[in-house]
Amino acid sequence: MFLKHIDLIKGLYYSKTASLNDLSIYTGRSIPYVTKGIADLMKLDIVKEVGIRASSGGRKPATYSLIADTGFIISVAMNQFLTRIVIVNMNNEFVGEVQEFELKLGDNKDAIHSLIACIKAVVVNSGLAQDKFLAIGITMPGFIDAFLGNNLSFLKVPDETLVTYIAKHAGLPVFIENDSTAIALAEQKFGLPIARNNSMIINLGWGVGLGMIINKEIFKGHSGFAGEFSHLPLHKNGKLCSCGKQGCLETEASLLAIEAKAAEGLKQGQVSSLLKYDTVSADNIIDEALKGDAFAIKIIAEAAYFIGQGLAILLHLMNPESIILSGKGSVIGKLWLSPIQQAMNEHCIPHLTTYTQLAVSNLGNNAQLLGGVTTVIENLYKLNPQANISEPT
Amino acid sequence: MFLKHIDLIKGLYYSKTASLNDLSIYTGRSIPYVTKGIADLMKLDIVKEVGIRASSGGRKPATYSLIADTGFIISVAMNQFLTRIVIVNMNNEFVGEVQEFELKLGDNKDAIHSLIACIKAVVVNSGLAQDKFLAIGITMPGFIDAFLGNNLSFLKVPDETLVTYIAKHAGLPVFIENDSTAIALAEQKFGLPIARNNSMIINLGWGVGLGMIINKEIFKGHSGFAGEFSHLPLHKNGKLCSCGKQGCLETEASLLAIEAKAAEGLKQGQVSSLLKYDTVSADNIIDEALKGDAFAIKIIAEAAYFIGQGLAILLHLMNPESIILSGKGSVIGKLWLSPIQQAMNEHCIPHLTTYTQLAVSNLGNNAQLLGGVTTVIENLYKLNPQANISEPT
DNA sequence: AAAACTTTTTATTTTTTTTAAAAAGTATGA
DNA sequence: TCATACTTTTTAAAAAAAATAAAAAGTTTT
Repeated sequence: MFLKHIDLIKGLYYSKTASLNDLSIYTGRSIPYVTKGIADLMKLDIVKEVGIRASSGGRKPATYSLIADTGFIISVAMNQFLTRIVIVNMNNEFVGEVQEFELKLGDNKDAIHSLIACIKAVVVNSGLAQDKFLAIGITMPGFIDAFLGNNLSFLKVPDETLVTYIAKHAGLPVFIENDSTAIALAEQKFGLPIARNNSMIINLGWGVGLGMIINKEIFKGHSGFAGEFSHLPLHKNGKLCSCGKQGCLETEASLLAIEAKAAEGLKQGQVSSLLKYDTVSADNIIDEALKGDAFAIKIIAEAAYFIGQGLAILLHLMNPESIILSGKGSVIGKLWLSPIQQAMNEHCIPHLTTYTQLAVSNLGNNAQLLGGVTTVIENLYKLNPQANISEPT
Repeated sequence: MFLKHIDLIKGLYYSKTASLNDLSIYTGRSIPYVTKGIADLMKLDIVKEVGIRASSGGRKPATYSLIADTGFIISVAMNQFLTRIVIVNMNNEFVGEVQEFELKLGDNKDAIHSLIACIKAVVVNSGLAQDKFLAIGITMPGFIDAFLGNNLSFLKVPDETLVTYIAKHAGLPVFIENDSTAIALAEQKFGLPIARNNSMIINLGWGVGLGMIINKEIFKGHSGFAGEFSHLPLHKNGKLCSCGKQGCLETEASLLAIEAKAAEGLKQGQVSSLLKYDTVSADNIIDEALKGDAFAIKIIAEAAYFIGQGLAILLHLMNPESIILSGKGSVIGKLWLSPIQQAMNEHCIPHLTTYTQLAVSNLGNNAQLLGGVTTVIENLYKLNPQANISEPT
């Protein structure tokens, strides 16, 4: 019964506050239908009226919101080295601080148990009753089968799916999604308006991920592998990539490639404030670049130029409304922006670039966490089979 | 009233013969709704019952078809040098022969009037009454604004759109579409089943066109320029392309590039049956390659390899169900197939190629003509504003 | 050859949308 | 300033479409 009229709940969640008319447009259903649905949800104390909104002429509409503490979602954003967890309420507000846990994904047999322990700790420390939590949304790198709930690259468990395993131990429903896909979802729902319809979302991180929004929907391809931007065969540098091929974009443009280039440059006697570190990490390079170190800026710009070259190809094929730079690397967005734009201009048919906007995300480092929440919201209809739902087609 | 229940007419047109159940699935509407609609159309003598179909167990369904001579569509397929026109009935059968007219598109002020004269001649020679024709579907190269009905590259007319101009002179409604997009439409509706949902349709011709089918729909991008496969910046050969950039795929892989390479090779003393021609045309090369000439086969294979390299990129990004080789060049499909497959295997992450089928179209040289018909069928709802229609969303 | 199972068609009920009307505002101008 | 014209939102009544149930017409199994 909590899950009656999922589409209305989704609409309210993403817009925070909406009128009956807004919801009718969002859901594509008639005003009377929406009116009845909201009345039901108000009786159930899931939705409340929050006041009257200004109008451009005409009767002022009543507006509605979800009641914040009806339910909570746990979002778990993992990368190769760090796992971040936060609790989010029904108004999409973080409840308490984002908790960070060092957790190595690769080559770590204990990763799955560490992860479960982290989640349990967050639940217990929150002081909230277990039945107040709706579900857990986990976002992480790797080839992910979101439908079955498995990650083909990391956190393998025997005899059952990753999702059922974690759900069993945490006592809550679990949904997983690829990190780049999750970031694209977050950008679509909470990011810039130009990211809503046809947008390419770049996840600048240890690799270069891509999430595609085509005709207002995430596009994953026929078998779920679309958006392999990182492994576009663009270079003839002979460098071996983790995928087994040579010359992938990743070998020149990822944070890993940047680390390698920095080490090489310093060995060859480059003057740089990076010399003060024993071993140079990507975070060091980012820090020093932000402080203005010329060498750090130069190698970041180089990588950005290669990303721009890849984006030129994307532009020719997809003609998107926008390209959004998001993910971990978006914090240095301004450093990437101009070399990327430069490369795009050089390698594109002129009028293509004029129709596509290149922008840095406004979600900062929270995109992946918001993507985990979005993953749960999008799967809400799976939580209660008796719910009054129209499954997505 | 002829145009009542457009969606049912479309379903019958594309499937030729269908049961009520088939149509219910095709239109996404309920059986009672479809039942009533078909009854209406039968009263109007647009649809007839054509018999009972076998069943795998259970009552045998009645099947229905459009009545072939209720209406006719004129399909006009243009390329740079040749215009082909055919009349098609409501059972998607060609009425009479395909008529060919030499008509240069580029640098020809008189092209528009020649085109209108050709269309008029076909109408008159058919002996059919003018009011039996539904519309004209014109497919041609260039940047086409199908919504406004203009071609930004060819056949410009002052003060009005191309579509209204031709419609005025021919006395029939006109719809235009880009040739590669039209071919993609034809492959989706009449081609191999694997081309229906997520497919990349390559138009091998004077350029290398691409039509994308994503989630069962033609995808044209945010401003209609998606699918610029021909101008992917993949080569560092310094060759200037018609688009103004250097190193586009087209400079190595189009029929024009093949012509140039053949001339160059012959000048350098290559032994080949091509030597018997004064000037070597693409058609000559295709002919001799089909007859087994080693040199002709070699330069075609070279171009094919470059196309395969481009397709590898497409595969990484789109992960389609299939790639279909169509258009003029598909008649030598088998010659392209293996070098293209080879290049794809070399440049793709292994498991990507295993999920995508590469195939040659089964529509031969008719794809573009069928695409013109499809363009009309898809725009049928625009013909009669009073019709009982639900416009596509 | 009857029973069990499928698939299609018809009839009935329920749901949802469409249309129309009413309510609640804003802007305008005599 | 206050009636008039115009908007937008909300409520009510009518019409359309879908979902459900039942019947009809077959096929397959035992």
